[in-house]
Amino acid sequence: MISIKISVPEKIYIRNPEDTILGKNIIQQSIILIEELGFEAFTFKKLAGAIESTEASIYRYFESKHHLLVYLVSWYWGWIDYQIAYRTNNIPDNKEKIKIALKVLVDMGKGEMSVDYIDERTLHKIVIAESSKVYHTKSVDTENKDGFFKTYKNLCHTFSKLFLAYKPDYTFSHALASTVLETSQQQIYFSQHFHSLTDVKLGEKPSQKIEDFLVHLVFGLL
Amino acid sequence: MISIKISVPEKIYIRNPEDTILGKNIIQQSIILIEELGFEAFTFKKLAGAIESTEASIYRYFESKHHLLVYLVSWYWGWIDYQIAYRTNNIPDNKEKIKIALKVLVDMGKGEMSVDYIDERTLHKIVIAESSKVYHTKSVDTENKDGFFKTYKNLCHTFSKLFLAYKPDYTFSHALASTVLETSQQQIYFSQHFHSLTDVKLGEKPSQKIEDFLVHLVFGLL
DNA sequence: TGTTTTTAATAGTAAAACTATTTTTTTTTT
DNA sequence: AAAAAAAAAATAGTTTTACTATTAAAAACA
Repeated sequence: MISIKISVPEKIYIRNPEDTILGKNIIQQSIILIEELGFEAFTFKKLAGAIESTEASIYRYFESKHHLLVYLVSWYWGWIDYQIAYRTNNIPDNKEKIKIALKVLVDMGKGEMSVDYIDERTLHKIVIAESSKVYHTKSVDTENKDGFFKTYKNLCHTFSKLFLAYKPDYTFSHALASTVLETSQQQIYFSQHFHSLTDVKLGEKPSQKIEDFLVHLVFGLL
Repeated sequence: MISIKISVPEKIYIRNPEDTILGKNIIQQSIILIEELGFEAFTFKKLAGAIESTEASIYRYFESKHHLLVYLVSWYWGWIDYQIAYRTNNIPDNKEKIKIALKVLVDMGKGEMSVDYIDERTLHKIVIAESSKVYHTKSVDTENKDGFFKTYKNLCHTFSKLFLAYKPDYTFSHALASTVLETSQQQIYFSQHFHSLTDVKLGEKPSQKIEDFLVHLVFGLL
């Protein structure tokens, strides 16, 4: 059995949750609870109740629930980046590589689970619904300096490189990469809540339509 | 002197802040305070202090600070929609119309103020930094039914129509419209906080580069 | 002018966010 | 294996935020 370890920037946590059973419980249950309650209604007290521990114990791992969310989302982007590297490996065609990468973004909600105590499907839902809160704070710049958004920026760089490999002289590779990342989440969210803001027709499979739009977006511009 | 009134969906507020001096004070000062403190640190208590009133009085206008943010952002989208209608009026060329609309999105942070008690420039900053929080909640669907996001959806529809006027058989007009709206905000935010996620070079004017990217995005796809 | 209605302030409560301190458990040393 | 040291987790708080029931003041109306 192989065990994949996604590394998350150190300053995000006080104590690495991967190192202890309690830590892993915190991660596992927080994913379930945040998805269930939404980030605003989620509290360390409720989480403590769910894992039969205490609020104060959770605070020894994460400074605040915001830091915990940053951890989860960072882990997710690291995971996506790894998935793209894995699935595009040995594919010679650059266009095909990009298509695979886009598919990973949209389809993560369906994949089989791979890391024992992390439910990637539920985590995907959290990312769709809550991830923008990770960097929309007054402390962005400090947190950015501390490397809080490193895995997201890495993933953006991965896309940027894929675009440049396909079309070396493209001038907007970074802007397109970040746009693709954000648009993929956003269109999934919109298809679930604001039907009129997407072009997913009744009866159509949203994920397929969104993938089509992303392909159209990327290859229409490159 | 002309007075423009942007109408905001009724269910957002308990009492229309436009109707009283206290209400207008709430709006005016909340814009300043939210921009200054960020939405998380902003409280009705602090706002009450700033306008020399009380928390309870503010609660007679808005059910929660979330509702107040929804009000501000809704007003902003209504205002942008009006600005686009105004500035594209009598322009015969459809391509030119779209370009004007995109310019409005990016340049709102610079315009002169027009509504006495609302500072549009500061409000623009709030929209860039906080607007995604408006619909990323567990209550999206209920609030959507109550019309909370009407002005945003209207604006999206405005763009969609502009795209279809330019290219009647385009299949992704709604998805492109929502993508353009979100991307414009997102790229402004990224240019301010995550330089590496955009292609704004050192010394370049961010707003011009972002406008260029949006034009490239729209006309590369249409 | 007196009555009704609206508006705002007082004075709270409940829950969330966070922390100092103690207790328990684990690890290390002898 | 027992004692000492270190680390982890629980107890029991405090402070702040979000929100509300009730009262007082002001405005509108008959």
